Amino acid sequence: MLQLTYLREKTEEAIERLSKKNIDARTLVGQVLELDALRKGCQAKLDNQLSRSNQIAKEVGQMMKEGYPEKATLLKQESTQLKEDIQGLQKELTDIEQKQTQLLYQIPNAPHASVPKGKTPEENEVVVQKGNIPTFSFTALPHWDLAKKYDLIDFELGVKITGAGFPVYKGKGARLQRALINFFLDKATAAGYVEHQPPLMVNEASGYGTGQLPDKEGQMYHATIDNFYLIPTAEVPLTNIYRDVIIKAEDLPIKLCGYTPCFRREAGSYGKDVRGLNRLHQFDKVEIVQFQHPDKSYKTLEEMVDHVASLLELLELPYRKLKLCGGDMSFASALTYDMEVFSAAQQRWLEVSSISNFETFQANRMKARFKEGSEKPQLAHTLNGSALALPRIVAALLENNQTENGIKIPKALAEYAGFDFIG
RNA sequence: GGAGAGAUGGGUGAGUGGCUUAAACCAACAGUUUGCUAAACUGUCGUACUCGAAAGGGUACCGGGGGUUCGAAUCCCCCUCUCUCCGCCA
Repeated sequence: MLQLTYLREKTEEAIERLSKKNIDARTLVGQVLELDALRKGCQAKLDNQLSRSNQIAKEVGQMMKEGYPEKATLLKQESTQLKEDIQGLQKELTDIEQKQTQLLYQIPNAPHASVPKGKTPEENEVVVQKGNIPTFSFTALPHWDLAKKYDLIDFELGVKITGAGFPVYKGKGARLQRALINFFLDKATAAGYVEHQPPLMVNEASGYGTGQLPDKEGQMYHATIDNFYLIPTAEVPLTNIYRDVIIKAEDLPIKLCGYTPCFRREAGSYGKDVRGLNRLHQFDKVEIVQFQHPDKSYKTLEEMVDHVASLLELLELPYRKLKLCGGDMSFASALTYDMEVFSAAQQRWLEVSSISNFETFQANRMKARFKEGSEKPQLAHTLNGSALALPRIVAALLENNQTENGIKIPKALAEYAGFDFIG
């Protein structure tokens, strides 16, 4: 959530920035600030009463010791009276705070100044496009046909065991998955990200920390008996490592990476986009996460994007880099780049990575802070990105590199896979 | 799953109703001393909200929530988590 001090001190700027997400935040922000004024007044009153109450308690102790029990009785009466006021004020205060938090939860992150205006994905800005889009002298097959033809992925078997969206990878298909995971992790590690294997289930507090809860509860699988959620991305457990932590400024940036399966219910998204590997309930992903000083976070975002681009180039996939417009950005993001690869048989661009700077939006919920020397702790900026999500990469690799009698594996990946051709 | 013990500041750990403004030690930071290092000594050493130009105040926080009391780290209730032993098990 946005910082209260920011809304208080730069109200107009905040409203202006939020307008890029096509929302009129004026009323909401106004209500928050109104409640803030109420809160202050209420707290001041309460603090005074508590102060008096503490004072009485001390005096009573003094009198008992010195042997004036009848004076003490008078004070006790005053204190008992005070207590009623205090309880009332306390209730009032928590009410105000709850209302305020509820409102703050409804306000999305304010887009960065460079975010293009727009409402639909069509209005995203194509920053660069690289690589050659392959053409074929034969009829190119979509990846689900290729997967079947070369016995790499069995979608129907997944349906039998679990349900739609849970494919079974077999033989060279499974090996390819393992190769990609190792390839991505090695590259991330070489770029300075420390590899982690986090839990695949998280508790409620972690869900709130990165913002999946309360809004996107329906998107996560929920193990109700223990109240754990299956992670929709490694971002959740990795970022929450620094929940309630004050980082030493000299330790910034903190760079983390991790491979995990990701679980998404994808409730309500059915249609032609979901064919094959395009949209799954379980998929593999390597995620990169950084905690950075606010002054450096946008430079860091570019570095992360460049890292992802370098992976796509090594995989020899045609890709483009998009800067998302305000309307297509996620609730929590201040600036997002999407990376898309072209899948030659489907003739579509597929999103394989989303890299975002959340500024202090997540850090504020999580209380992820850093401290320089003896200065006051301040909220860190958090960033994360996929580097990369596997299924659509596999789809593009299969489709783009197909020949009439097999699939070529790019050199960088062949080293990991142990084969350079699937026939 | 059964039985028991616990949860205190960055760490160890004292504290069974008011001398607690949470001791002491360690770590960290600054300084003194020193040819340098070490040691010693002195000082600083939590977070949030709030009042104040500042100096400096006020309030809350001892796992979380509730209760008893004029007053709770301390007593009572509930919850969560951790540890030990037993059982089960990859």
